[in-house]
Amino acid sequence: MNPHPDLSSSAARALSEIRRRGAVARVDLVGPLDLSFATVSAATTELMEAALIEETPDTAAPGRGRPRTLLRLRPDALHVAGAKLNDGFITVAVLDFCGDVLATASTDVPKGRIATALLVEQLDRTLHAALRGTALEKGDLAAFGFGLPGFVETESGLCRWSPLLSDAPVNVRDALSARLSCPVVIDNDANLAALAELWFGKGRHETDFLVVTVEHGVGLGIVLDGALFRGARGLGAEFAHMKVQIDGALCRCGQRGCLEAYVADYALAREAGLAVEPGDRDAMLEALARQATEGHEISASIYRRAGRMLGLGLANLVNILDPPLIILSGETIRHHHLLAEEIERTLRANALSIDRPPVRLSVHRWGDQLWAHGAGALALDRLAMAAGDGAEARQAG
Amino acid sequence: MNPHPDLSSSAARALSEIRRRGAVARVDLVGPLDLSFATVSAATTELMEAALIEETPDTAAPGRGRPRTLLRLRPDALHVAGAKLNDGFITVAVLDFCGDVLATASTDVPKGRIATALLVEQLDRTLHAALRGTALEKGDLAAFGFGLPGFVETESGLCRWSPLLSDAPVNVRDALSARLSCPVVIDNDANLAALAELWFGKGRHETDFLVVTVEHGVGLGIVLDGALFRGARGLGAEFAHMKVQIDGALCRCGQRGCLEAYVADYALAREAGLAVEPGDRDAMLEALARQATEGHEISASIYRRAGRMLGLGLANLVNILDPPLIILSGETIRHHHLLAEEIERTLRANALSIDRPPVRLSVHRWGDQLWAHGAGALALDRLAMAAGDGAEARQAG
DNA sequence: CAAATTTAATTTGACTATCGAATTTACTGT
DNA sequence: ACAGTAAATTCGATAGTCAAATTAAATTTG
Repeated sequence: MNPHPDLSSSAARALSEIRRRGAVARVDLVGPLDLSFATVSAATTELMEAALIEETPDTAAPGRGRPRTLLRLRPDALHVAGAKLNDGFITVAVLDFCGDVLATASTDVPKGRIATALLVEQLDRTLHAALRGTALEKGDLAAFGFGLPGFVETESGLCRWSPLLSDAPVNVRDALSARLSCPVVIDNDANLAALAELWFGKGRHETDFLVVTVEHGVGLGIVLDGALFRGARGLGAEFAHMKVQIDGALCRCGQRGCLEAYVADYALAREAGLAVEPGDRDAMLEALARQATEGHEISASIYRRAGRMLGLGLANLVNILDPPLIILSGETIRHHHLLAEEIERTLRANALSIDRPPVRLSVHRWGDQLWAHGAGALALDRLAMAAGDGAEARQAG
Repeated sequence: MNPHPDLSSSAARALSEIRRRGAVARVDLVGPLDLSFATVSAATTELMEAALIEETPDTAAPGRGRPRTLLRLRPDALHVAGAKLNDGFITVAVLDFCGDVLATASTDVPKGRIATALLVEQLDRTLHAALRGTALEKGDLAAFGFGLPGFVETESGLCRWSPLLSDAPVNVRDALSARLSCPVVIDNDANLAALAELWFGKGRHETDFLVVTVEHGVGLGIVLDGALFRGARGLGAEFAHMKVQIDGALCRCGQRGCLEAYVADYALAREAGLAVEPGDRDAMLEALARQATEGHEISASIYRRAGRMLGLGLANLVNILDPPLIILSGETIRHHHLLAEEIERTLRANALSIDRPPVRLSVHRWGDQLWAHGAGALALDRLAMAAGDGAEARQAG
């Protein structure tokens, strides 16, 4: 039943290099993996025998000598699913081994905090719905990745706190794993976004970058040396509560001056009352966005301040972590270019760059289903790591 | 001439574990290194043959069975020296393999920025002075570690900028290496402090912590997973320029609101004019410190604000990196408990701690010569890494 | 006090991952 | 056809590792 019959560590590394590059000849793996040709040959043979990759002829104009045969992932080598919990709904995606989305499904859940039991119930249901669009059954899934906002310990599977769960701390991974009867990985939703960028997005050819998501809250995923960085004690970076103003605006965490208290939906809504007609929160936010886009000065200034605070927070991150690239994504970013502009301006003004190229800033607009895509990446990532660890464990034992 | 005849990677790991633990039996290395007894035996034999360690009988009350023989470092296995550049003087220390200081020496240099040529000249001279107190000659040194404030790239040996160098960017390492004819490692001075804590200080039994130094400026060293973290692009963390106040006080870097602009000597001096009798800068700072200690409210408030800003910066670090321990050290910390108290208060108020033990804060008072001690640790660290790399390179080549 | 017991450390034999060098394979160009 | 060239595999050697057997040095027990 084990989808990855234990791979040797070089085979695992070769696999992830093939994934990153799409289609690549064996020769071209020698350099990046820093292995001898002999070892690359052994590793790729292992991957072929495990039916994880397949050969494909080189389409490039042939030169002299034996033409290279390219290697690529076999899409149907295995399948995973991923999901993300949002405020009010759940999105599920089913992915093949290449990371292509085969099907998605979405289900509404009550807004605000829900119980883990209900979450598990609804996730199972939504997964079934998604699977109906494919030739797969639940038993065909090699792993399931799940992302949610809050403080999540991937290692233990524990969610210590989430704005969308009523009964945290709770071991969401074990609860899900029991229901779906397949391996489950959970993570903070910003980490999903980072992983999605690393595996399939703009971070594909990078080893160090930050992903900042702006939606109901602010999220940060840190990729260092080609892997997610989860902090010294396994909890993700709590960027949302970086202090950008001493004794500043009140945050829902109870502290003052948190970045989130200037940038999150609820923070914008707090100020929107002075700029738009009163109404319910969502309507006011929508009006605020519309007015800002149309050039209404007060509305625009609300977004500008949010962007300014976010830019300042990013500058602080740049000064500490020194990443060459920052990727901005999420719903709010998508709608409001004003925000992005102000972020960039403030970042440039406040980040040090000494005698070297300044940090690149890249805005990646993407929608909800792609969060689930990221959750799939999380599942694939865990499989890859398991394969690597398996080899090490075998060698060590 | 190579002091560490290439060690296998397990031997290198065993060596650093022996260093950390002081004296340890072979059995007790099995667990921490996660190796079989057979491999530990082979590794320690290798270290014995390289004359890096020696046996010593166990002094503990004997139990049943064969008594364990302890292993410890041989102090005279090799020697290193380290130095730190301060504003106005240079300190050098000569260390044995255990990290014990055999001799130190100090030389005055002109205050402010000096040329690299002069630095090298004076370092060589000071090193000779220190060596006169020992039975060693320059040729007996296996490596030389050097720390200075500023933006330093350890990998390339380049100092991109320093408040104490007039001709940066300049490759200080190569310049020093040519003069001393032994391998040289250079690093940011805060990283030295972190390394000294990791090898010999309060971080000895920790794998993740921050070291914050407060002197003329503010420095930060980050230890993650038992090794110095130098940022994605090899430059240290620029904590001094974290923004703690948007559009805040003017910093000597030209930006506004930098932590340093509230905490560094020059920042305190800027405010001191309103609290003490006018005079030259050092005299004013001394008067300020004295008055604050004696309870003079205005003077105390200047330190309190500095501590508050520093605490806020630390809280931001904690939220991003989630370290279990922060070590505060440096001159200013030593003199002003007011600062330390305010740091702790603000840190506690602004760092998130979710359902887990809060970060520990530890104040480590130490003087100038111990910076040089850290520089020695840097040299030892590089030797250890070189030994490990040597083994890997040999295996890979 | 000799034999049994206990714990520490080494040796042995086997296995795996790796490498460099030699070889095989599959093309192009003349 | 056949030399030339580049890609990929095979081969023999080596280093690092482990489990199991063995040796070593002490204490406890009869």
